[in-house]
Amino acid sequence: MSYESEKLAATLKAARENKGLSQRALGARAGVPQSHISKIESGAVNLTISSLTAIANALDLELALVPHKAAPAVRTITRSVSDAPKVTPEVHKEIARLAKQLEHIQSLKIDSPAVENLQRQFREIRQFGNLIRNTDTLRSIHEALKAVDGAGGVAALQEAERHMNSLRNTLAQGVAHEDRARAPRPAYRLDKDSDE
Amino acid sequence: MSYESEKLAATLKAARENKGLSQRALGARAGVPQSHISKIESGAVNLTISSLTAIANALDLELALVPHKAAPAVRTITRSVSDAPKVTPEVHKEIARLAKQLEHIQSLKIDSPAVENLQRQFREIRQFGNLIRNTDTLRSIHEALKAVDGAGGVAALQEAERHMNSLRNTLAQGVAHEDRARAPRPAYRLDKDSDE
DNA sequence: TCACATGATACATCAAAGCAGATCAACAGG
DNA sequence: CCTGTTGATCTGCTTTGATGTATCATGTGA
Repeated sequence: MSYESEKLAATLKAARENKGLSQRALGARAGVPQSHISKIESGAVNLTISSLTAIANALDLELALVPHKAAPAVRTITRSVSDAPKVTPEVHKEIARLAKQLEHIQSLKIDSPAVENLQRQFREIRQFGNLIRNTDTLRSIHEALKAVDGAGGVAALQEAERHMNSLRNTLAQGVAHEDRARAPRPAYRLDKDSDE
Repeated sequence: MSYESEKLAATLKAARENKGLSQRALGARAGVPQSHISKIESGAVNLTISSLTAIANALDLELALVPHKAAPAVRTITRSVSDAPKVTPEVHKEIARLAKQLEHIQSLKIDSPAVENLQRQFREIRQFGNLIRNTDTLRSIHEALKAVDGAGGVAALQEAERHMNSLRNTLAQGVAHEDRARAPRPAYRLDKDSDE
């Protein structure tokens, strides 16, 4: 509707896609029907803050009221945090395949903590999926997961876990690198005319 | 209702009182009935974004969705901007008297640009009312305004304007001082563990 | 004492948000 | 070709936000 809420809708949609979540997945997390999320993202509704915070939280976002004077600085910070390169379509596709495979594995009701671990690591990998450059590692993980389904059993499960863990660590290291490269070079000033 | 919205209500109320606005005054600015603002501040409703942005704008606040990761830094900035000393009750009272007197003068329909100027300057003074330490200057302005009502006429109007302008400049200088004292000494970092 | 502004509340009305469930076309994969 | 997932859209229904108006107790100033 208004300019503000259009920007809000765009922000939410971007954040969702950035996390590789479908509207249904987000809806499940936030406790909101998919149809509603669709309407929200198309700017067809004025949400209530309860809806907004629910969805925002599911997207690792936080609602804030910032003084007009501080708004530029806040924008700068937010941008610098979220200005990561986008997930490439290829990577996105591979991750989707992994998700499906994982879902399948979970449906097997294998009684092993490894299954949970896989899920958790997968979520973390997804978080930083934008750091992944080529899909080889993802493919090898996929192979490992398929082995679980076949003759592998629990042993293959742990093998897959190792693959996952390796990738996760690599990514985490990448993030740490980024932080080190960015943090010490300052900084954000309060001057009213620093931005916009 | 929820914790989040309670904090929101508190924020809005604090911001309003900080600006020395009554619920009715704020309502007029934001185009929202006083009764509704009361309900909002007591946390009895789940506002919609449109209401929230309307009120927030009237309070010089801006709605922002910040990544969880950046939230601490944002909080720090917001705090440092709005952590001005509170308006003392005495000053608040004097400002209220001035507001009333000004309203009265405006009702006289005197055809002079000085009236508008007074209004504008008064708004500015109110903005930085928290910088005012004693009420003497305010009282003298009040005297000048009463003179307008009495035998003074337009001449007294300009006299009042001079008083206003003087105070306004003093306050502006104070703000400039604050800026100079605060800005060059940096700064806000992005480290995740900088705060909270 | 009287007048006035404050914030809280009550009430009726209207519009719209929210939920639930279903359907649909488009697209990708097996 | 069949299947599953995606996002958009529709329907029905309930809840509730928002407005308008009015009242009330309280505190404060004239």
